[in-house]
Amino acid sequence: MTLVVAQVIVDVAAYPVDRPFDYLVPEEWHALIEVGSRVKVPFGPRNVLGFVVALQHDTEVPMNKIKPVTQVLDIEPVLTEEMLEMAKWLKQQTICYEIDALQAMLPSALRAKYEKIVHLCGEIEDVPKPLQPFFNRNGKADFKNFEKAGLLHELKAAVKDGFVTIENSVKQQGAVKEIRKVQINQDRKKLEKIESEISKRAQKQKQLVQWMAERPGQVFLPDEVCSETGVTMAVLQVVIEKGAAAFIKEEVYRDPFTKDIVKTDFLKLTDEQETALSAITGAMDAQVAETFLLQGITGSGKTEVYLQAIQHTLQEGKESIVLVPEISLTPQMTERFRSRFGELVAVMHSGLSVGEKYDEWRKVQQGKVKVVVGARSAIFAPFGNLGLIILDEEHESTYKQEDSPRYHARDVAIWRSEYHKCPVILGSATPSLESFARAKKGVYTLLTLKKRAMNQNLPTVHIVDMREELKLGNRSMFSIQLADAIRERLAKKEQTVLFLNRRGYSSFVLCRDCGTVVECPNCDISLTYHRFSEKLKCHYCGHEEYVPEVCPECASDHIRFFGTGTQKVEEELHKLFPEARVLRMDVDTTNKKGAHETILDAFGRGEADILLGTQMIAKGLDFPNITLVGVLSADTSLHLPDYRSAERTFQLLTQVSGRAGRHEKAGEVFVQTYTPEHYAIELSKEQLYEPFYEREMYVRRQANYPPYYYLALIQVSHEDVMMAAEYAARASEYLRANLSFNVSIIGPTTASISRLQNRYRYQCLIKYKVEPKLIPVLLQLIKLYRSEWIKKGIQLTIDLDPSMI
DNA sequence: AAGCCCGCTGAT
DNA sequence: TCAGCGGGCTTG
Repeated sequence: MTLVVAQVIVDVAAYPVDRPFDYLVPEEWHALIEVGSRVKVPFGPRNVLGFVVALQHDTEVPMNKIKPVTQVLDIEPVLTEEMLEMAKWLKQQTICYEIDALQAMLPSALRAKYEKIVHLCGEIEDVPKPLQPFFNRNGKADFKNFEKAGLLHELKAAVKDGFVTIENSVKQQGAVKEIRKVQINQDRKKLEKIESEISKRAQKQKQLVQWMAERPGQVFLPDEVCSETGVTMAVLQVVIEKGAAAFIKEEVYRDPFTKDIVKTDFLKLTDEQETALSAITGAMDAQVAETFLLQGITGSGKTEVYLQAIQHTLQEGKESIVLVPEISLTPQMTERFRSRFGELVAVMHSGLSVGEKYDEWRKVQQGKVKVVVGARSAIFAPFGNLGLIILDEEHESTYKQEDSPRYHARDVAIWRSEYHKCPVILGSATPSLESFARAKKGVYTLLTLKKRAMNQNLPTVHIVDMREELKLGNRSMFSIQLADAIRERLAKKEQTVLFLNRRGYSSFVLCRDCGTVVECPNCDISLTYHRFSEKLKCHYCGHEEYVPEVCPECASDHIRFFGTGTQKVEEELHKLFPEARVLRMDVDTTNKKGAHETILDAFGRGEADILLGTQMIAKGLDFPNITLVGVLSADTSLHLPDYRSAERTFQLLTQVSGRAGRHEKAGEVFVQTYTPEHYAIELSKEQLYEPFYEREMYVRRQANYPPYYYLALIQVSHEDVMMAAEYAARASEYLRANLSFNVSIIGPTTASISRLQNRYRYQCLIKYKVEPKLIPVLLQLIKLYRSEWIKKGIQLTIDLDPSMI
């Protein structure tokens, strides 16, 4: 008998167990188990899920210590060799647990749920009275119920006395969806025999079996059978019992698409597009891992280049991944891929249910699709023969995951491209400074599209100085110019998009007498006012409360909400243009699944004159009748305490302006601002990316920020301010002592959100150019202080290349 | 992470 | 003397 030993990474995220453990594979599983399989294994006193990362025929572990695998959960392994390698790289790159890296690559349906079940050993009468009502007929009870009832002591005693046992079990989520169908018996003679045995009184049954006899072996939905033959389910049931047919289960994919596919044809490329495409296909044919930065002004037809590049990979029999910032926000974009490649496309985004996500993932795994369009995590799509990876709107911050594993989709894309020897396209009208700098250095290949594809002119952008408006006595949110322009569109039956730049600036409640702003009791953040529910909400921890009637500090009743929410703008719009039909798109109106799509579709059909919204309308919106775009407050994202605020503002304004006049009709844009002279605003007027780049690079160089320097952020949190401050100082001290002298270490300082979920937060920022010691030193720091931190309740997180600081 | 063992404390 | 608890250790 051969010995088979599986090395397993267990589903426990903790430092001491962040390594493979050996398990024996019982003979019955020898044929089934593979590298990449999920397994159920005993781990200490528990049962946990694990991933097989290696199989071997020997082990260093003494035979009295090694335990067998309890179960193999998959017929096909869920992880590929590539994923296992990628996980090791991610672990090293982002300092995370290997298990976190592995889980990030799989749909959540494949993650385990754990439950504790209490089993009766003997008779229910043996168990102490108070525990008895919790057990069901099978002698089982849910551990949680005892916890809730405060009976843990009694339960523990019962375990000790041997009346009950506690089992830790791994529960899989209901993943594969099946439907019930009716399969008619293949044997015609049998059917005729059944028919002859049916009594004359059972007319319906006879009728049904006759119908079946004409269709031996065929499969129908139960409803189809009933409606075709005019019988009820009860009759069908009886006939099935007699053996004329059988219920079978068929695996189905949930269909997240509501619309039918309308096939579209390839568009003729411009010379610029043609040049870009041939560079990309050249890399594909030569099988080299080249990263292209495709910089094209808004409306220059980047998407068509993507589509034709994908067509090329399909012809070569290879697969493509397309990443978009947040796909549920851009149904138009996904529609373009689906309409070009039809059933070959899977879509993965956060708006899908757990089951739907799993189904899309399985289509990829089983090779049923060749193209994946999805948000950040789709970069892990389990393709085995990748030919192309595309990141659209490459500069977007949503490509960086904010919790462990803190990876950037761009880095994973480049890693996979090297693994598969295929090109990556980073596309944007306004590339991140990092990417553009790399393109200039020759690390990436720069491809530019300078002309709009349909030869339209760029929209005319007017910068409106709101200080002047104030001087003229206009205190409304709409400048005279913008209001006139809206009036004009209403008259011409053209559409307007109004954009409220609300980042870092939402409605809050303020007391006019003492100036108190109502804050979250758990976090140092002012609460956001939601008019619809009349509640104040903390969007960091989810705390909710009703709007106080009097000020909690001074008891004055002059307490009002402040700030410019979309609802307030909507009200003002109604006052100014009572006849205008307004659609509002913000957090409140898009809570429901598919709401984005519904609103955008309605606007596309011309059911409204004005679309009003926040950042979420900036992307992908492409309708021919939009000829006016208004940015109500360009500055709000400019004054955030973030070194990227100018870059973000420039990107946002360029992006939004690009929504106007994409088709035959010319577009016009009004940008309202209190700082018209700021370079981010001035240069966005004509989409002057390169001058902006030069200017912003100068600022970054002065302040030692990326792309000149890399950043690493260490955050320390504790319930007690002093503890948090003290340990942040200790961590900073350690880093200063151990990193090279040319690395600058800033801090400890309070984090930008100084208290979150009742924990005080301090941070330390590391700026470095080249520092090979960084990761080893950080690992050393963790290793040295880990146990002390755990004891004291300190939490420490490390974010290499943080997106927000 | 979480259960378990072992040693310490304190009341019997 | 032993229950009750907390820290440290182990998990294959």
